[in-house]
Amino acid sequence: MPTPASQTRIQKENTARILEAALDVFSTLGYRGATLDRIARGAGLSKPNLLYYFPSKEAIHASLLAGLMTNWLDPLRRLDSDGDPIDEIVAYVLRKLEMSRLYPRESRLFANEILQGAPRIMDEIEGDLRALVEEKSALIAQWQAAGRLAPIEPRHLIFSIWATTQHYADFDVQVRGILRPQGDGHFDEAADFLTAFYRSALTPRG
Amino acid sequence: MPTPASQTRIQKENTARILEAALDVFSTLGYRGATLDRIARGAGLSKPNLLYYFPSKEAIHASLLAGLMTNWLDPLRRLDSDGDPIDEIVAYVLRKLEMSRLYPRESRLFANEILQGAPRIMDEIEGDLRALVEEKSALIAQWQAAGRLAPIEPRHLIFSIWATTQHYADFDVQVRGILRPQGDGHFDEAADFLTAFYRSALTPRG
DNA sequence: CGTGATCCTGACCGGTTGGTCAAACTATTC
DNA sequence: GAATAGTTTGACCAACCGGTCAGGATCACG
Repeated sequence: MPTPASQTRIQKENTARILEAALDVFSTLGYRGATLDRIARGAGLSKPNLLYYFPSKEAIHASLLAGLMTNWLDPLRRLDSDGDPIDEIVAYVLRKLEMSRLYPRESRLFANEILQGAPRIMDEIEGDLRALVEEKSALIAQWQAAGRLAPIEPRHLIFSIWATTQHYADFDVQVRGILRPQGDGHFDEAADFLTAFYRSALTPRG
Repeated sequence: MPTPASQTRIQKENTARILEAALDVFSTLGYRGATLDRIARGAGLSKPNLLYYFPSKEAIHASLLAGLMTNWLDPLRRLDSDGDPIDEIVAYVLRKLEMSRLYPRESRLFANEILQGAPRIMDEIEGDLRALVEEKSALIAQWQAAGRLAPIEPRHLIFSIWATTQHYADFDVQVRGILRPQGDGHFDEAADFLTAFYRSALTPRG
């Protein structure tokens, strides 16, 4: 892969199509379940042609994960110390839920990776992610010390937000199977539920 | 596989060792990532010998999933209409968390299966599981109608309980990576957090 | 002890997988 | 319209996969 600056038109098109197809395949079959043939077919290319743009299966996977981490942390990064604590956290929850609705494949790719021990992203988890969680946990603790938020362990609160929102992407099949015969309306339901739920849990008691 | 009654000593030992090793491998590598060689090595058997006890890879996997579903639903099944609503739900949360602590591999096996579209357990999901959720949701709605529980969509409440508790098994690596350098103490922390969290969210406001 | 049932193994097989390569084809540039 | 750089392909390969099989080792029991 040449540097972005020197990419030709065809290179831009084809790498994009490959990554798109690879996201489909990796997110539903997992790393080992995915095959180059399937990705190539999905991208409308031959297998050798695919390997002209990426040196290996591993490289495609790594490229997807690298592009993922930045966007994934963004909703938490936007938690604003100047806003109302409960509104801020509820807004964060809804941003995260929206990510599950719009980018379920990315969520599943991430889940697959963590499930298998996060061999390829452990560094990011123990680096950027950990630092961001530490920073925002301190902010939440600050809000709690001021009595503006129920005193609940901040890091586990963040875990619960990840869990509840990503659940609608990662366990989509199960959710649909149980909520059947509804359509996609369950994301709106989930938004209402999570708003009420977190608002109720976080509001301090007199 | 003979029926349990006619199983010899060696059959009992070896099928148990195979299922134990298979659980390890399937839960961390997924169905396609798992290989018979790895399972056989983990069980201390040769590959042909493994296939003497199970007719195929598929059969081992199916056997694991079949044994799983029964236990998996048990904590919810024990939700008691006679108890105090909030105590009952919190107790359910803690039972589920305990499952994540004691049986993380089973949780990951299940998660892997759902992530990949639940091709082999869709029937159970749309059958037993769906029926049980429907039954318990009705109970929760009843409690809410009596004003003993905050009015929060029951089925999504159940989803949130699954999500938050299973998170500590399925995303264990991530949780540890962020909470480092703690040991296993995070399960006790999680129990405290979830108790306070659900108690706060579910208690009706005056 | 013997004998039949159970258990185990090395060698093997067809299919699939990630990846290579030389050669042919196409786009861009002067 | 060459010459060059960039793109695509069919044929191929070694490694690995799930699974088979004939025969040998071991066990349980009369």
